[in-house]
Amino acid sequence: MGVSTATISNAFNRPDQLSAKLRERILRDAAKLGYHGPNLAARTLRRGESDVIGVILSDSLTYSFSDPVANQLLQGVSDVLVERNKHLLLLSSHVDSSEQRGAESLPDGFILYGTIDQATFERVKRTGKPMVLVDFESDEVASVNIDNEKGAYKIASHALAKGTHEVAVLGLKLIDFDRVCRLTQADLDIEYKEISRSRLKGFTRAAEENGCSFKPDSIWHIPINNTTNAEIAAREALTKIPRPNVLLCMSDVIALTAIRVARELGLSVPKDVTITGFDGIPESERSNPPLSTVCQQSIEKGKLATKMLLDGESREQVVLETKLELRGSTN
Amino acid sequence: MGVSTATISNAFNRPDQLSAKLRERILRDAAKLGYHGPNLAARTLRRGESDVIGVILSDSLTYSFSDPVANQLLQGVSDVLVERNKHLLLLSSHVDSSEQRGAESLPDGFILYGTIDQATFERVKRTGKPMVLVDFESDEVASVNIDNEKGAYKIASHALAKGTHEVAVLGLKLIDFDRVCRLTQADLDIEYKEISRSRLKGFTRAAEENGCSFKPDSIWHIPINNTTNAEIAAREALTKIPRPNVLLCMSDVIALTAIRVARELGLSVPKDVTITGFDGIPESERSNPPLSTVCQQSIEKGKLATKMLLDGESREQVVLETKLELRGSTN
DNA sequence: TTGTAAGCGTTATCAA
DNA sequence: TTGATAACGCTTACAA
Repeated sequence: MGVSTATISNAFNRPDQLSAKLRERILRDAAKLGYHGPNLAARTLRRGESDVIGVILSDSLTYSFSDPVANQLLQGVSDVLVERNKHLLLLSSHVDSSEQRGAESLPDGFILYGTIDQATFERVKRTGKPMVLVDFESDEVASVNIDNEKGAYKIASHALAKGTHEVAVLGLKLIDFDRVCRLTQADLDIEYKEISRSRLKGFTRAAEENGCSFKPDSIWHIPINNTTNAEIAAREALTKIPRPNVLLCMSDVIALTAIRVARELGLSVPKDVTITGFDGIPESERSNPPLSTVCQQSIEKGKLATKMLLDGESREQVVLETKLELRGSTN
Repeated sequence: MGVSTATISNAFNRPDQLSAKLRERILRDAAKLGYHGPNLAARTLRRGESDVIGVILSDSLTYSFSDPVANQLLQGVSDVLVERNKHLLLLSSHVDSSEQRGAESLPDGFILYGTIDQATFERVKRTGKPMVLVDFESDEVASVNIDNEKGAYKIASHALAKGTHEVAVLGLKLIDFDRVCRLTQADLDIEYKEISRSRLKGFTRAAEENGCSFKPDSIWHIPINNTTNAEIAAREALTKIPRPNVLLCMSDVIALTAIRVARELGLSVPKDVTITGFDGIPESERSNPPLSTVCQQSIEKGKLATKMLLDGESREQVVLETKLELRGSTN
């Protein structure tokens, strides 16, 4: 009552600009009037800063919430955001772009996770706001990645170290097709920009070095990283003749499903078939037998990407080390 | 070029207000100029509507992303939001309230999930915006809940149906204490407003009806629904003398951990010990043995709450049916 | 069919 | 230490 809007603004944002007594009175009166402090929309409009960070997921939101790897990333992201008093707006590149545009104007910066389609990527880039890519790369844009080829090579080398092997690969997003299927040589000749292709390279190199290379028809394409799809592929692979005794999987979800299917088929892991994963999700430690896998520290990835974004290191391209976690599903 | 701001606004929002030709020209020129469509902050300020829905989680964001039940709820929520072209702002009631205030001014409505602290609840209520509670109730506010007492009663009745039993309960958030511990009678005399108390009532009633009631020192309190805490409690319970042959768990995460601990201790499930869960998370189907549990359809809960919010049914208090899923961990 | 102008709630600047 | 004022970018009556 009887103070200007400017003074009220100062009461909320710059305590040093007015007497403690007046500030207190204003805050008390505001509470009484049911005023909840500055309106974010107006404040953003005026300041050009919203304190909101947008995370753009390459998959649909609904799917992402069901994916343990995405969840770990988001854990890391939100950890840092909360610490820095920023808010989290979740977006998906799957959404109709005209609707998305509006939402993309709000955040102060973006984290883009996964293989983002060109249109979305360009659109976000044109906002001119800082951004950090995760599991995705582009010149001149900051990013956090792992060395997928190397990680895949390491675990495959371990699995194929001794003896002769019949190898099958349960691959994730290897081609642009929405059903589970095996590959052909033609599929592999088409370039496809997914990290899974790097993982395949690592598997292939390890196999060649160990004298047990595999043909395209021993490689399964799984379009979505969920149990349903993994189960179809695992069942096909494990009933194939000759039956593979090494199953190289491109995700832990796939590998855990494969372990279960193997048990259902009466196969012993790792005696009859060795199974490897990729990701290092929490569940991989707890399966029976526990899963040998490549840990990619998704939580750390989320934290690091968020820190890079907030600290304005918008040029660095970080490649994180993976860690081999050898457990009961191999050997 | 040579058109007014109003016409541009119409080009984006009301195609029928101008000629198709002009509209097209405007859109094309806008793209060329790097204009990305209406700014959300400004639009919100003017329209009083942001198309953003806030989900306020009772636990920290970081924890919520690791919790399968919360993830299922968020799946349901985002499913409907995407369908209706709304955006998702994730908030936590754990955050410093002065920071939260600003963010809470943006959304058009709220979904509050879990046992929200009084201060946050009152603050959100005072915004006057529509809200729907999930797993939480309050007079005059729309909510979606399940009948926890009944669900717990049903599964406990099944587990305790035949024979005599030594029962232990692995409970979730039964008292206000941040470590795993057993309860005392005094603990139970203090009122505590968590849904877990209803589940305990259901367990107790079923036990009494089957002549195998249990004492407070057979009830474990687990403060956070994660594997680490569950493992501590499960180990204590399964090594207690006399050893329980029925373990009633208040979440699937706890029960799945208990199954694993039982195996590590050389106990056979369900022969040596019967174990029941609560929630119906996807993993419960895939454990070995599969878990008998109470399905609460979290995805549906999320969908329903979101629809109620968006359709303005801000009065209804819905109680959803739970479904008993009897699998290999009992009988 | 198109343009003009007011106002949404803030905050930064400047003057009192 | 406080107050007046303009501007942030948009939408919507209303006027042309």
